[in-house]
Amino acid sequence: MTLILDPDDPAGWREAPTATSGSRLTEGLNPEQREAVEFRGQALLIVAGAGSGKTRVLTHRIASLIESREAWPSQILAITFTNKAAAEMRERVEALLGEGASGMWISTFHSACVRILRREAEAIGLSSTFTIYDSADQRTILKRIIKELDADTLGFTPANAQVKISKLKNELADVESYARNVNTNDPAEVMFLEIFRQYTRRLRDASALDFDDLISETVYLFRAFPKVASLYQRRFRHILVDEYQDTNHAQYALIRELTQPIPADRVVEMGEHGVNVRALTDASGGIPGASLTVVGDSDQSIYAFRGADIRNIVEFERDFPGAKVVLLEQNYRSTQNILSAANAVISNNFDRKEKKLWTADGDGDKITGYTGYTAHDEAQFVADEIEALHRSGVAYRDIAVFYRTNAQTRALEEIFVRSALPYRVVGGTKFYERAEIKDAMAYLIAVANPLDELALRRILNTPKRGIGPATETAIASFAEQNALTFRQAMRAADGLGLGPKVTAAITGLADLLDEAAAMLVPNAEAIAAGTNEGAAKVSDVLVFLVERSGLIDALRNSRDPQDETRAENVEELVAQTRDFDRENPGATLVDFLTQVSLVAAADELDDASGTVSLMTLHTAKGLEYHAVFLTGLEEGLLPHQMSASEPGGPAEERRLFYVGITRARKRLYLSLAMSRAQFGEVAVAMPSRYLQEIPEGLIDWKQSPGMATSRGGTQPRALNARRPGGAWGTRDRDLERYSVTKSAAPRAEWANRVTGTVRDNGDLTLEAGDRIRHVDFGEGRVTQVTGEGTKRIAHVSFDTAGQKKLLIKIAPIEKL
DNA sequence: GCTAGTAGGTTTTTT
DNA sequence: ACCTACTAGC
Repeated sequence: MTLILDPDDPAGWREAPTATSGSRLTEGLNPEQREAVEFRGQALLIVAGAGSGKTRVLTHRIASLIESREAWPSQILAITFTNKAAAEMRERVEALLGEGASGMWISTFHSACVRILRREAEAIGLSSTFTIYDSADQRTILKRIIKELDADTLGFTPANAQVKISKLKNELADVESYARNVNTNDPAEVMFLEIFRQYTRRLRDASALDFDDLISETVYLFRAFPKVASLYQRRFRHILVDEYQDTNHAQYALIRELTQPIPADRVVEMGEHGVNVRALTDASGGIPGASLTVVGDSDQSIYAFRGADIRNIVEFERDFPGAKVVLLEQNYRSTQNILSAANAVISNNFDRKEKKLWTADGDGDKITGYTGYTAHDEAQFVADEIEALHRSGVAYRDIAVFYRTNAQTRALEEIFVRSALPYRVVGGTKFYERAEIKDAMAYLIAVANPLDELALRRILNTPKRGIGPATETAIASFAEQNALTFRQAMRAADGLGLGPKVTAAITGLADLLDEAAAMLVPNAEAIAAGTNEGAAKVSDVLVFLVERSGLIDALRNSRDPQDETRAENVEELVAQTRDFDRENPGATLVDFLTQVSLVAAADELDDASGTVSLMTLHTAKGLEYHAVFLTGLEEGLLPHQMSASEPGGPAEERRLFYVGITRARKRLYLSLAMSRAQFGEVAVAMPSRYLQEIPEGLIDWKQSPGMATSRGGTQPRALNARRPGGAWGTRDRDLERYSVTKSAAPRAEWANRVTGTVRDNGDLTLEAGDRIRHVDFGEGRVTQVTGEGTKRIAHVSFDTAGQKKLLIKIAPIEKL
């Protein structure tokens, strides 16, 4: 067990606190913001509407605590949602204080927990070099377990087992507590218990933790070892948590543990062990709990699927008696038109505290709306508008395009490439998910954590060494029979009775890994001093591994043309480790692996890049742009089909829309398509129900849903017209109840009401050879007809407009 | 043990 | 439409 040596212990501070007023730090703040910066007490909840300057408040609050000498930097723990937000917050605090801001912990929940767990690993029987398993790793393991247990017969899949395990861990349930509550008469529950048990055992045997473990194991650590907890309780006197509405139960419990007071008897004991406690004790001799500041907005809670519990913020005042609540409603980001749209949309969620964003900066431009015929048409609109914005002086990096699902990037990317628009997909980065990168990483992991059987099995026959599944199983059972680890069994491959070639391949790999591990040992003085001096750099070890293992040569010499790209990717990974070594002198291999494991999508954002950013609505949280495009605003996409069956689903989808709207500073564009391809099939899409919640006067439709379909069809379908029993013609049984009751009475005075009719060509039949006329594309000849029923598509070669695919049922066409 | 071809599933969001 | 994972044949 390690004691934390705190170089910045306040007891060593001798000068009297200077009475510099905080005026510099509260200057230019509104009264509520100022109150949030200046409040001193155990608990503070800042209810911060979108764009209300909460980061400013948080950074000024931290700076004010430090400047007034109420706290040392090392006594601050600030939790943010992404590493990028953490880096930004650190920068801003440093800008306020100059030097003297170092020693603060500003990080994500996961990074902070890894830091604690690596330090205290021994206490809970874990190697300090434990591996962090991502969801692909989890699935690989669950797949093996389910296969071995034949659990698929009871409906278990790696995916659903993973979701279930994650949910349990977020609720701080472990195998034992689950076992106590299991219904032994239900074979599925009994089977799941076994899956959960084996999964837990395998991770433990490999000295690995999954994402959820990082939080829950830290909580267990603190609960099982109160003395360890007290070290952190003593250290962190001021804890600040951003995006509190998206914390789950485990994260809540972690915060509770960290803010517990330390009883007097333990303080005495800590003092005897050399921990400096004098300056911190209260009248009773104990150390009071740390002060807690949380910032959140329940209207922006969008991570319920990941266990985020909105109650954490709603019930904050109950959980922390005497808590002060500050409400920030003035918005400094967006125009009033954008805010009015956001307010109107979110007010349709019941069961929320009324909150209205406002700005003193004026109405601004209207929101621009557009309805495309297809996703490509929509994408073309986005591309054209971006070009127009760019011509008017808006930089590409100030423009973002949001969507609900990652699959929607395809059409956007195709058009952007064609339009030569510089763009970047944020979070779509599958770099570390590529097989060849995972292979190379597995070599590094196997070196850092020899217990990691998953990594070893991955590289066992990569590149091909003639070690097949049979041999792999032989090594595994040899290990089990002799109580060896997989790695030890590999070293002892001579005793397996395998062929000489295979045996040499196995021991050769084991030797290679041992040699790489030896490169990473620091020199003797460095070990004594706790530094990493003398250890090989990460990039050197990686180069050694990919060259000596033959991985890179196998790719370079392959006949498969794709392997050339794969080799380049591995070289790119090497380049990344070089960057890492340069930027983090003295950092270890484990540091590199941790950093790679914990990158968030938004971390990839490069503010200096001259590109348009494409990302999901989830990734967009916390960001802001001059111009924002919200695309795919269709039923089934937003709200997403899958959300309909979940309680609270449509309300959360509305919050997602709200988050998207409030990212825009000056210009907001809302777009959708009338038809969208899914699984290669084209389907008719309906406008999102949320669109009609925006008041009429706020949107300027360049092409409204009505216009896009009002080309002489026969079936009326105004944007907000109701057909009996169906809102917008969608599955009303899936709608939220209140939404259905609301829509029972059509509101003719409503907004963006667009009179018009849906184009419906009825049972118009076309076949190859037919001549047709299209409203936009003119005359052409049908070359081919594909699809069935309402999804029949005519492939048309137009005389002037070229090749097009048209949905026969709704396309504005007529047969000649 | 390796490779090529096919069948089947897939798209909700992520630390 | 695409990607993965299994199977048949070498």
